[in-house]
Amino acid sequence: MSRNHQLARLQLAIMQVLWDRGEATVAEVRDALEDDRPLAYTTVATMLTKMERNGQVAHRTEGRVHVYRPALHRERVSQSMVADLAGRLFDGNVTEMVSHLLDGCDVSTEELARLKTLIRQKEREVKDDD
Amino acid sequence: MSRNHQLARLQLAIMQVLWDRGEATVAEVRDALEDDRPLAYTTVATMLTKMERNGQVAHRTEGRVHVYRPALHRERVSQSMVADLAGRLFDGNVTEMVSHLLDGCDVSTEELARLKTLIRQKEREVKDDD
DNA sequence: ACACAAGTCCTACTCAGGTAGTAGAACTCC
DNA sequence: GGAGTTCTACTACCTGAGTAGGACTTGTGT
Repeated sequence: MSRNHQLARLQLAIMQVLWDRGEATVAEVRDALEDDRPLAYTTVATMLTKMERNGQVAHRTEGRVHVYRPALHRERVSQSMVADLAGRLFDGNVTEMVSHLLDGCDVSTEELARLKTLIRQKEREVKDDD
Repeated sequence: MSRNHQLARLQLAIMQVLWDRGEATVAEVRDALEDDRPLAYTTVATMLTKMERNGQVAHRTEGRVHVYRPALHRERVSQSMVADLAGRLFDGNVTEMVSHLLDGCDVSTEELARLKTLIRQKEREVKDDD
């Protein structure tokens, strides 16, 4: 039961690349991270090795190249990281969290509309559970 | 401008105590953290010293005792941590983030109602800005 | 006056993330 | 087949969080 997945900054950035592409070589990951800040090839390679040891990614060997793929579900990681932060920051109070989220970024009218839809949908789900 | 405050786990836990109480001694912080997991007195003291060096807390001396107080605004920290995670996890897409938030925890009907109110309020604010 | 509990200070260590150099294998291309 | 390139493997180092032990200090109660 791998409940609580927390990823550090670089680890998450790397995972995002892998999730987006399905799989990628060291060079590809490095290129994709380029715009953030340039990292040495070996830095990315080392990180991937460590992440494999942690069970966060896996690889297959194609020729002499390692092709890495994510070993965690994006959804699960997102969820547990969000929930974890909500727990630590607002004692799990979702409303508080959303409130800060809306204050922190600028939200468009459309986004608000989408949020309302989301909540209506959630209300229906809750009702079904009863 | 004090923009990006990221706090590690224990640091945040300590800050929460200070925010809740306004100020606290080492012993008080330690006691408040008790239910999490027991920490040595010196552990908390060391952490507070380090945090003071980082500008996260400050202290005054009362007799022989250090009384610590937060040096960061709760709101600002919350906001920047939430925004940071939203950025890293969902590329800043607030709706995505809220969606995961709602999926991750169980949300009560009341909480959903409060969320709707919050969004309506936000809509009004946006309208006023035009 | 003095012991002592409570406090700070100093020090040290572990662990993980992050960063990168170097060596050597293997492929590419002329 | 040798020069240069690309890749992995191994090693090393720094930093910051987290953890705590031990030495020293001091206010307080008897």
